[in-house]
Amino acid sequence: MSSFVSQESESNSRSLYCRKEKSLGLLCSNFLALYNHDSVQTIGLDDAASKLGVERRRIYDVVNILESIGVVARKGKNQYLWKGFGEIPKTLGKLKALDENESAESLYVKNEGQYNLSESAKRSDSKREKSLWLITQNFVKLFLRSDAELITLDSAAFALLGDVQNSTTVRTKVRRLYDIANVLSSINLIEKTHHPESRKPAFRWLGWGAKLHNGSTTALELNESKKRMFGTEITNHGLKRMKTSSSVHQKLNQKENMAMHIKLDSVEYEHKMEPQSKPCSKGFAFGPFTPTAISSGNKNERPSRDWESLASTYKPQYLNQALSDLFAHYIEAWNSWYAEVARKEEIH
DNA sequence: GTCTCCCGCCATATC
DNA sequence: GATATGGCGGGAGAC
Repeated sequence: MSSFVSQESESNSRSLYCRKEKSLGLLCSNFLALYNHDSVQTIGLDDAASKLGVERRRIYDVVNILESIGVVARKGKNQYLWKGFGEIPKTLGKLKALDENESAESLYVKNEGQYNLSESAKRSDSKREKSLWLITQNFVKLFLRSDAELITLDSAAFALLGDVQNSTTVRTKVRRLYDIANVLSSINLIEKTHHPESRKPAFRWLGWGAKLHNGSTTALELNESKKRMFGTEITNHGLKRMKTSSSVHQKLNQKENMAMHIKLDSVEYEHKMEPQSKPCSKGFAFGPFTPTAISSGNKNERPSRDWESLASTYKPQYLNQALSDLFAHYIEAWNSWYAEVARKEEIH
């Protein structure tokens, strides 16, 4: 015990904080890996926070965004219902229908401008207008309504803000859009790319059930199958940005990185198995946090079987029981999926 | 430099 | 009054 503490403090002064390990998109992936099961009905926020090793505040961000597309629904204090990915097409359909039937940008804008609401109602209304939930829905509506293939976050911010456009407000809105885009990217509803002319970062709508540009599928298929189960890294709890991480933490990340590579490799494998509907996109990234080692095409192909042996010989020894359980789950899912692929290979 | 977006403060809502 | 929720923007890592 004492050696662990000293090891940690010693390492704290050596290793570096890694921002990517704490991203909202990654947290979302882990959240989904944890709860995307038939057996899951309710989600406790405290449970999620402790199992994923993050603060409650971050869980609110993820859950609010997922709620806006129907994946979860608020049940009560601290409790959410798991609705599943099957809800996404329904929600998108509703959003589209709402859009077609009501040209208004948002009911809330209409309320503020035209109706005499109580001050309290106005405050509540204004707050809701700025909520991640509504911003996400409006962001999605931009894609559903627009013919534009690519949307930059700047343009989205301007579109969502309407007349109110001072630099601070735009900056704040863009910050929120980054958060939302990362979560939506992590479930492959959109993908990050660059505008061909301006080279500015932009997002492309992938939709639900569509093929990705690298030939793999969107999260619908990935999540409905066990392939999706391979989680990525667990974000760190209570680790200040300026603080360095512990050696234990470093080791943990190495191990979790492996799990992430297994997951990504499984996507790549699927890519080989299926005929491509579209040519590979050079700029494709598997979510916003693709490791550079992951190829966008067929280069650097790693035999998937290597991962099997790695996974089977690998003995994660997390100090955190929840992480240990989560990793064990990944391994189990991997084995199950690999057996499935092996069967397919035999048939061929 | 600029872009990206984590982090946690603190206002507000709810219990 | 306590606790839950989540908007917000500072500021630091990534590029």
